[in-house]
Amino acid sequence: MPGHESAITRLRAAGYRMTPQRLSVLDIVARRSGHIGADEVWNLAKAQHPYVDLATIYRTLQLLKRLGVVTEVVIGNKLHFELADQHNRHNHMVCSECDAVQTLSPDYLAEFSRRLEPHRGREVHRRDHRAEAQC
Amino acid sequence: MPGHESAITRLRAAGYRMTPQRLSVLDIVARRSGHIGADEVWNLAKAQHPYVDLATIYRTLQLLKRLGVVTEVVIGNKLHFELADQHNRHNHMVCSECDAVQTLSPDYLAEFSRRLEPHRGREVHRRDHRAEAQC
DNA sequence: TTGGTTGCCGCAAATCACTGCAATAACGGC
DNA sequence: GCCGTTATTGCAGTGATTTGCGGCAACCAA
Repeated sequence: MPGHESAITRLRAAGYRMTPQRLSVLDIVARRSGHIGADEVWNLAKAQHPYVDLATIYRTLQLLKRLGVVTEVVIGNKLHFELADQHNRHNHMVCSECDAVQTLSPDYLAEFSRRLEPHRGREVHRRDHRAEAQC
Repeated sequence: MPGHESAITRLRAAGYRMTPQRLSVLDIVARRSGHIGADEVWNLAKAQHPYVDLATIYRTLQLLKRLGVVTEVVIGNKLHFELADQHNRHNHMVCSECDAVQTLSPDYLAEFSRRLEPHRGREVHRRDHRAEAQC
């Protein structure tokens, strides 16, 4: 429930309209403590608003991502989303076989990284550091 | 052309069979100095071998990725691949609007990272550090 | 409150990546 | 060089996500 107001304000400030569909998606993602898949958001949204289209869910999630309200997490070949929380930043570790997800605190990640140096190329077969920016 | 032999050796050593389709894909990716999309690999492969299926291209690229022969690069919502070159490691910067790609040397990335600290949340709106491992 | 503008939604279709299955062909053994 | 085993291919889907478009409705101004 908390966090809605600021997100709604941000949307309107950016010139976007507030619609029941968007409120639903925002509410669903905010209530969920962890990440949630687009399909699951859709199912929950339909309970509140029977004729929501899946495309609307995707568009809304992308919009919320652009506005920095939610964060996108790639799990296997599916997109998941969670409320962007500046006070509780973390990373995810995803199993490349079964897509199991583990949440990592930033501290843990640093420690993890140090410990894995000797094992490079063994269990850990990929580490990525990506930076994205607008031209 | 270089790099083929070692890759072929690696494939056979791992118990995989060498087929004309796989040779084509390997050859195409190796000849290309930068990254190349799956669809483009397919078009070039068809020129050499008219009845290659796109599914084969995808499977071969995934296989080569698993074996560490090629590297996967996500550009926009498409996958690109390039020859994995241990001697020339680099990262990519992708424009989130137009998908333009810029290659970054590791040194440049470190420098870039330092310089951008003050601008967090401005032009740069996402930085990711991912670690993937098997359970 | 009402009317006009324009952004948003639902629908349908496209795109990209992946998978199951039966037919085919690569490769080691003879 | 031929044969049998079995990995690999082509084909025909399926799943996830995105996009084009026409109608609808949120919102601002009066």
